[in-house]
Amino acid sequence: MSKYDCLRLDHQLCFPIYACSRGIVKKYKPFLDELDLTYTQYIVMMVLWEKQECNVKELGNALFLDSGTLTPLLKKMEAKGLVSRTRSTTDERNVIICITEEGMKLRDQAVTIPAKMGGCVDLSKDEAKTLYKLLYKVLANVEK
Amino acid sequence: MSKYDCLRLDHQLCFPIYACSRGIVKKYKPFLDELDLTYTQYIVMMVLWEKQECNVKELGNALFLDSGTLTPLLKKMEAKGLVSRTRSTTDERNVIICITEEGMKLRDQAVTIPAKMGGCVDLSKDEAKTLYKLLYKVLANVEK
DNA sequence: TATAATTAAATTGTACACAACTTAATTGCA
DNA sequence: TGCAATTAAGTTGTGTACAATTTAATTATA
Repeated sequence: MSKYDCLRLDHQLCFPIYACSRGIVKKYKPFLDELDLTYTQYIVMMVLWEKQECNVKELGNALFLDSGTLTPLLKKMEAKGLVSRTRSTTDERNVIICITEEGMKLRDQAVTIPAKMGGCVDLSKDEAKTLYKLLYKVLANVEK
Repeated sequence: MSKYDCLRLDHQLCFPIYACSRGIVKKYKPFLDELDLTYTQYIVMMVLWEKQECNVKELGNALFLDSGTLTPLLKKMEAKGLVSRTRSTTDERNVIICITEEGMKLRDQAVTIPAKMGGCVDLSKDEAKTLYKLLYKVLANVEK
């Protein structure tokens, strides 16, 4: 029992979150490689598969990412033919990201990924639900 | 209810882990800025405050990081006077990272950080313990 | 005991993240 | 209405991450 115990790695909550995050993203890699997507590109696609279009700001709000990350990412995705980027005519500050047909097609390939990943993470339904709730609680506290 | 529901962002476990990780690291920033440490440098220091010295491989095992990340990081920390880097004489493949007196001194400043961060994350003792256990369970599954 | 296999770091190249700043468009208010 | 404040993207610079490869040292074995 030392006054430095609070600085032990195994007394942190942040460290396993950080390590899990990287570990899980690494597990996604082989599955996402088949779609030629990175993890960040994949979560952008998730938003667009649902909404078909939204501006950079909305995308950033959904993913907790800013334009410094999204702008270069979206340019790459545009180059790959997954999305289009168009200035809004009603408010020229906004850039509207629109999923292409090509991008929409990827959805059918992606649909098998969550089950494969579920196998990697390997928690019971109850454990997954508990973890989910706690993470969103932390996220709410941290993002406010 | 669509067959694409599994691709919704709010049906993922990975996304809140990823978002939490980035959100928490961002919360650390003002505290770590006072010590002139990044988050990754901070967790390296955590290992060294405990062990005083270890090689790059051991550090990587503890933090789930490889030499591609650690080598440049450790060179920066050496330049700041926090650690020394020495080839082992018994096995010249190993580089031994040793915390300096300067680095050891930082521990007294760092000791207040965990409590401050606890306030940000703001979970009950039970919630924190549950979250901790589930994260290490996921981590074990993901890293094997 | 030479050499093949393994191991530990380092290097190279790519892809985020994000702070801080810039630019251009829109809003709000004196 | 005109200008200050705000807002949305984009840009710049720094710092991780990590895959893939290279280099050098050690170990194992034919």
